[in-house]
Amino acid sequence: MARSSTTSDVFNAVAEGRRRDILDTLIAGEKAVGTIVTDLALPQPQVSKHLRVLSEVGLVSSRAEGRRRLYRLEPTRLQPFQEWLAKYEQAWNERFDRMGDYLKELQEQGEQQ
Amino acid sequence: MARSSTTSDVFNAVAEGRRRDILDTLIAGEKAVGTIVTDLALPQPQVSKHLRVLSEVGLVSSRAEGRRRLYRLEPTRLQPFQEWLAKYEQAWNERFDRMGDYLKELQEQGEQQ
DNA sequence: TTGACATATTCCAATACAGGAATATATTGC
DNA sequence: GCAATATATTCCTGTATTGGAATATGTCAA
Repeated sequence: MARSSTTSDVFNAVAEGRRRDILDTLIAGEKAVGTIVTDLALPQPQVSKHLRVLSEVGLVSSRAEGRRRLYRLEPTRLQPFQEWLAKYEQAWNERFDRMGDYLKELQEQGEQQ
Repeated sequence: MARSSTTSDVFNAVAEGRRRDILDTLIAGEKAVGTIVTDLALPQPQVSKHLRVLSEVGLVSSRAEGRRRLYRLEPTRLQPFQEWLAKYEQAWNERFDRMGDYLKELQEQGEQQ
């Protein structure tokens, strides 16, 4: 069995570098597919396929404007990431706290001598 | 061509649910492989293989203690995530700002009537 | 309607991955 | 050295996924 479907998982959707590139370029604002294609210098079908995956996990939304299709970032869907990372910030901070304690110990030892 | 190697990319390493489970269980602190195996009820070889991937991207480190091997979280390696997400917080906030502006507009219109 | 433009989908091939089972590599105690 | 414990690696299989090329769908303009 391989990795679980990319369609249902925000983490998998973002794991692909090209998809992150697409999301990154959408930070600037709504863009048509063709604009993304030229900005990132990728083949159009690839961009459409990546947009499909991103769309299925809700990281982007689209609206039609004539024959163009404008895609927009949906940053609220990054919340699973935020939440997941938040759990680690604590461990991260404790790490620095311990380092601080250690430095303080060293300092106190130095003062005693 | 398939997905780019999971070994070299923190995003790919974390895309796998089981690996996130392992990281999660290591928040509590250093653990031996066997402890992870019983805690998560996973086959030992799978745990070892996932730990290898996590180790190769630096998300965990290990030290030998007798015949056991203790794995520890390296939360600083989550920095690429933090940084990547930070770019989107701006877009996120602007979104809420616009929503705030819109609500304010509605409110002002209501006051005029 | 026909042609041009914009985007999406389908088909194909190559590859990488997760999971399972079996096995290999320490390390300890007798 | 030998058994037992702890962990890592290898081999295998099924499957998901990406990229490429070709094609389909949709939309506008003349």
